[in-house]
Amino acid sequence: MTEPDLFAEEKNLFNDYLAKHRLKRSEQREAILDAFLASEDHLSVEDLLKLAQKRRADVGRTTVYRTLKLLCDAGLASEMEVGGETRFERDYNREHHDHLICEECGRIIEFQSPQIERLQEEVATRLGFAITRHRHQIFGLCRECRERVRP
Amino acid sequence: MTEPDLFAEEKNLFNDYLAKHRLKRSEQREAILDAFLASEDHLSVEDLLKLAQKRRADVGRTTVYRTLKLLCDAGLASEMEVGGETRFERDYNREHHDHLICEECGRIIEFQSPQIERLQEEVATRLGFAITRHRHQIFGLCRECRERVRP
DNA sequence: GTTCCTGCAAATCCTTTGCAAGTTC
DNA sequence: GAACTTGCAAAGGATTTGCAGGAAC
Repeated sequence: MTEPDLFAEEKNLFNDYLAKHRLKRSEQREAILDAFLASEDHLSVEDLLKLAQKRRADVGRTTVYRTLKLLCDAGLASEMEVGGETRFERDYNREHHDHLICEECGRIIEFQSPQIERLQEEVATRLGFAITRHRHQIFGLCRECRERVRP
Repeated sequence: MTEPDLFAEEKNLFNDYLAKHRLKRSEQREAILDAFLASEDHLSVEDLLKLAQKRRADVGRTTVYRTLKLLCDAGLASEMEVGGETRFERDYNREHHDHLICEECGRIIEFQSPQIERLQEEVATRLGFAITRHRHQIFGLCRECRERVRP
């Protein structure tokens, strides 16, 4: 279950973060980070809890919540909210993107559109608004679900 | 506190909705609808509860929740989620729009951009995705807050 | 009179916090 | 050994649900 150090960079970043804030390393934090990095998904706390527990059975939900907060702070994770619950995705060395969300299967597809980003800026400027972040989610049916429903 | 029938159309629509679903009219529902229609804001349940109670002191929170569900269903209201709580705005005879949200004062500004809408469609089409709805929220500082912070 | 509404209190869901025991440095 | 972590259980906020009494049709 231990990855060859594909994620050495991220792990170092986290250790640096801990050191800088006089926080301590722990087996639980390591298990959670490993599980998080190994997944390509947009994970809920519950998802990540289960994944981390495969690595170390005694990881608790509270620690997952707390560790995710650290990961976000350290720039390794970012959170998004979908259907009333928070999900987390990797955010280190990743470009900004937004999401298409399938209402049938729950799949989350990422997209990028520099043009939309630019138009957003224009809208904001016109209204005297200074953007700090945004959230753009498109809901609907993904290709697979469309074909399944109406083949 | 009773409006001249500025909102006769909406009220009729709601009464028709109730009739069609064999539901009953009530003073509470009327007070909630009146309060809702008279406001131009993006109201939280708590906001609307207070406004409705000015019209009829015995309106309860539960009834506000339940009535808002009916209003959404009837096409009179639409909901949006901001900072973990749901807010409601009027949705009858209103054009689609998205929101700029000031992180300083909480103000919500509406915007429309047919160009962004079109680009969204293009993105979705390219990925085989059929859009049913979307949510586009831009966070930052509104003009007033910018000037106040750094005049 | 039947069916629907109402408010309350209890329950639910996701998340945070207090705390005593265990770890890390 | 001082400072930080942990998991549990309790608390928190927003929303929903069960229910007995009250209103509408």
